[in-house]
Amino acid sequence: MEKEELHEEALGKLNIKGANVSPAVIKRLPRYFRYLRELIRNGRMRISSGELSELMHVTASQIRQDLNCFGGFGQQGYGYNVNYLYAKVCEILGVGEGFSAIVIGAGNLGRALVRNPMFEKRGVDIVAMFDVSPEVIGRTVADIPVLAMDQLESFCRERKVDMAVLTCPKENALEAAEQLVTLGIKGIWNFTGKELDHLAPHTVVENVHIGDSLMTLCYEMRALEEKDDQK
Amino acid sequence: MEKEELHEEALGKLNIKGANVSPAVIKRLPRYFRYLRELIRNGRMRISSGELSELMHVTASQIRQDLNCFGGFGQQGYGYNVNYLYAKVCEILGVGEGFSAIVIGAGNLGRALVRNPMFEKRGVDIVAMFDVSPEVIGRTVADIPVLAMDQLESFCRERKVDMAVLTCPKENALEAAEQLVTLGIKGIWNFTGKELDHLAPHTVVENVHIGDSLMTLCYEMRALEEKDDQK
DNA sequence: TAGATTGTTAATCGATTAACAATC
DNA sequence: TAGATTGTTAATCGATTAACAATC
Repeated sequence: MEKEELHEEALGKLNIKGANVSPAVIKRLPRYFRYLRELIRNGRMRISSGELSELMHVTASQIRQDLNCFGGFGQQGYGYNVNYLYAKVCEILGVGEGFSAIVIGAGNLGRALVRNPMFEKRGVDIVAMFDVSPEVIGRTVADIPVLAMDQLESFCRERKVDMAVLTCPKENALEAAEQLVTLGIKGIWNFTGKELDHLAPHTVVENVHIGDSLMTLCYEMRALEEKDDQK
Repeated sequence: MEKEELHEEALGKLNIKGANVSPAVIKRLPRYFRYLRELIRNGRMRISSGELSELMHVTASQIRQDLNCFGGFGQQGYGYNVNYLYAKVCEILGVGEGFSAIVIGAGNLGRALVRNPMFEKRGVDIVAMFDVSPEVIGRTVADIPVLAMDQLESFCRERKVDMAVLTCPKENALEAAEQLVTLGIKGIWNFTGKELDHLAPHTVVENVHIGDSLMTLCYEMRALEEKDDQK
């Protein structure tokens, strides 16, 4: 089939290697992932940048520009094949790379994260949790065993662990992170608030400051109030 | 004191009203809040934009530019008074406005959020949780009572509730949000993944897609891998 | 006063949008 | 073929950085 050929060809184009993709584009990719997943769930087979732009409230130009950073996934006069585009976006984002993860800290946040379907949906496999508290060590959370921090080293040496989700107290974050880097972990999802960037050249750190989002909301609420008061 | 006078004067300048503050600046404000809080904890009294820029890994120019959106909080030749600047940033961000909040959904996420010191630190007071499950209704989480969704309306009519934290299943998000808007809630912190923006002109929505951050990390991990493989 | 550092304007850089030729 | 829609270049817009005069 003609279509298949086009897709076969485009497959080679996937251009992340030297890719000079701007941070702004990268930040938008997960959003494409979500919308495309939804379109598939609704049985949608094809979509144009114009239609998708209405759905996502962005310009069609931006969508075409963004996707073209990674290769020509569409077809003139036709638009985009939803399944194919979704597959491509998954590929770009590393869904299905089979990343494995451990969670450091089995407190409220750690336990809530482990129970969240988010990891499964994105192909990240949580294999263990670690904590120092005897109260939780030996228990399981959503079928994930909670091990002692002492066991971290031997565990990581025996199994391939790609990622660590850091939810321990801020005070212990640096020590834990340094150990993780030594053990060859490639990515740290950092919820501790401790600055860990530039820790090591071969470890990526993604910081989550959930409170920042709460503050942005408070700011907007204030701004709205003030706007309303004025009138 | 001379210093006090300056500050008194500057107080009037706080310029959020008509303020045309760009989204980029607003997104950075919580970060200033965090660093200033830390500086105060360390007993720091004054700081220059140059020093702060080293600490935060941004340019001094950006710091001065950002802060000047809201007024002149510094002093030539001296820098910024840490306590005063912190107070100003708090004021801008609505910390200490005394916002009250309810949490819709007492699942894993809702319970983890309620137990997080984040709300207290930012002056947001959680007054109740709501759920439909008889298993949790009547219980308390971190001293916050879990009420039935049936009670939402009467509760909001009796008490001032400014904000709702939406952690219920995606399917119930729209209905809940519409009810909240009707009850006069001014801000929705939306964890459901359901699009709720443009719901109402007098309600602000802040969306949290925690999974997007996970995907960004996966992307960066892949990108790093590929870079390393190349060499 | 001299030195330091802000507030602010101007220059640069990057990201978004518009436009259109290429092509399915 | 004609219509539709992409890929891509050029124009616009916004955000960041540099520079410096104002001033503490």
